Amino acid sequence: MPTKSAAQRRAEARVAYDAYLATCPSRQLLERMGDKWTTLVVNALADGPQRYAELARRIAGVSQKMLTQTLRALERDGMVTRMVTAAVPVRVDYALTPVGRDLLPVLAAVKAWSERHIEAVLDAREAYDAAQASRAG
Amino acid sequence: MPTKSAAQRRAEARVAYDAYLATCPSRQLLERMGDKWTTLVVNALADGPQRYAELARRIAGVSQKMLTQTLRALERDGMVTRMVTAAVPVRVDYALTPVGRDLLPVLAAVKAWSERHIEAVLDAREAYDAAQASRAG
DNA sequence: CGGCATCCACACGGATACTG
DNA sequence: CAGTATCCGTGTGGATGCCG
Repeated sequence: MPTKSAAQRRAEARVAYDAYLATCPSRQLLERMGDKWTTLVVNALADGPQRYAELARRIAGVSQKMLTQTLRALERDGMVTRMVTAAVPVRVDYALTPVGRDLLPVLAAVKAWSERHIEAVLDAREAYDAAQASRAG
Repeated sequence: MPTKSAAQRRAEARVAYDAYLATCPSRQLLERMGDKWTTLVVNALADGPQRYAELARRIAGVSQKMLTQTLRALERDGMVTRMVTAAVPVRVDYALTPVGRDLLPVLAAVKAWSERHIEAVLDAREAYDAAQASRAG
């Protein structure tokens, strides 16, 4: 077998690309921002430190599982601090680190884009769907 | 039944929040950027119009299904144009629209953050994992 | 109060085969 | 070349119940 199959070549390319993506800094942040709750949590914490229950209330749709999971991930990456106050009942406060706070301008950029183009996007979407419908009809 | 159950209240809150998220412009963009391939495709198209096969090659890890799906979504939102040239074989070129091109500064912001903080993130991650390990051991 | 463990449904996304 | 159609494994994430 002197030559590799197309499938083999593709598989190898994918592995190499995965490795590239795994080490790409931008990718790592994108991966975090990608999940549903990260940006919501960071935004909620922008106003200052907050307790677990406060966050749960402000991000009304989140389940405890996802909120905890998101906070843990952010903590692990050094974007959020977790401060436990021993008491009965326990009190846990979360806050952005300087690194985490630096994420706010990025979110601001996203927000700016959205507000500038949302109307065009909505129009485009409508036009696209209309074209699809007429093709189907 | 004068009062609602906790589960009911939570469910209603979730519905309301979902509705809020559905109409929030930032959220809509975040949703797009969230999926694995959107940003890669936009980045690839930053250099100018490109054919389907070129994109598939540059974004080596992507499957046709995902590439097509991503391009369709971007096209629907008016961020990418799709130009078919009737020939044998067919030729299809994709390009960023002005709206899509406006996404590049946002990606640049992400990139800037990543390059500035990746080291701190990696360190934090290592420290966090070490702490976890010592707790388990 | 602030979790963790478990179960489970569903959507995401990869592999493969086929088409205009 | 540029897709579409299908099958199917896996991860994501919600619901629930228990615990320090």
